[in-house]
Amino acid sequence: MARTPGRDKNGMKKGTWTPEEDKKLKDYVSQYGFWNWRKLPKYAGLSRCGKSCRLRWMNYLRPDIKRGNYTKEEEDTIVRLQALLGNKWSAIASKLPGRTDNEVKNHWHTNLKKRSSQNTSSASPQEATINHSCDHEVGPKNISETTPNNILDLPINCPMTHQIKEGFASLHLSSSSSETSLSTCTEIADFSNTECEVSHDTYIAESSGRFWTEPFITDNNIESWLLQDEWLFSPVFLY
DNA sequence: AACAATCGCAACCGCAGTCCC
DNA sequence: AGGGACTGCGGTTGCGATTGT
Repeated sequence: MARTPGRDKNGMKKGTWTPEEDKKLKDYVSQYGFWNWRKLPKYAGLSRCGKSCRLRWMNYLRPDIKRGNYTKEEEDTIVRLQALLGNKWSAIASKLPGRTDNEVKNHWHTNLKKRSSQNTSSASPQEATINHSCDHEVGPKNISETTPNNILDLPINCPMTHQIKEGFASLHLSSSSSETSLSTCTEIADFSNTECEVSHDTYIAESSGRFWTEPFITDNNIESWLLQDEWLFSPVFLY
């Protein structure tokens, strides 16, 4: 389970954290917050690198971490989002309050991956297509090649259509920082004909990398809808 | 009971993105 | 503009615990 303690080339301690170290880190962060992970260990009296401190805090010491068994709902959410997003563990974890990306990733590899692959093998051709497309690519490189055409054909007057399109555009943008991709994406996700009016600036802002790290979409109804089976297996995904 | 194989998960590593000077 | 510092992410590893033989 744990790693044997050791020292790296800078003399920083490695391996399993002791209860004393945990207490030091927890006490320090509780009192001062994490203003600079690199400098924090020095002030907290820890002989650890900042990266190790950050990881320990994020994955273990944070007060809002939920530990213990996963519920059926949580597991279903992971499976669905993994099929939808690929191995974007932090994005998936952000949809599971109290769960960390590391924990989600571990749970996937140890439990859900097998289940998912079994489902894939017994799934309908359409479902298999979805899983297959996600197994081999973390994120599409070119939206024009991989964006499901049908998603752009969502009903214009659907209140969610615009934000769903934005979500897709953002997803693709976040996997590429080139201006070419931005222009391509903006071009494809052209909402000028929609009834849901939004300024270009708003669109650009929403298209930043924040999409997957901040609450999915501000409207909770949309988020819950996206997490429903109907969304994953609706016609817009069956391409 | 003893050993081997497998599992579960904390922690590490390297890379990419962002920020700041 | 570009280069260094810092942060965050995803893949991988190491090792104790558990299960099987």
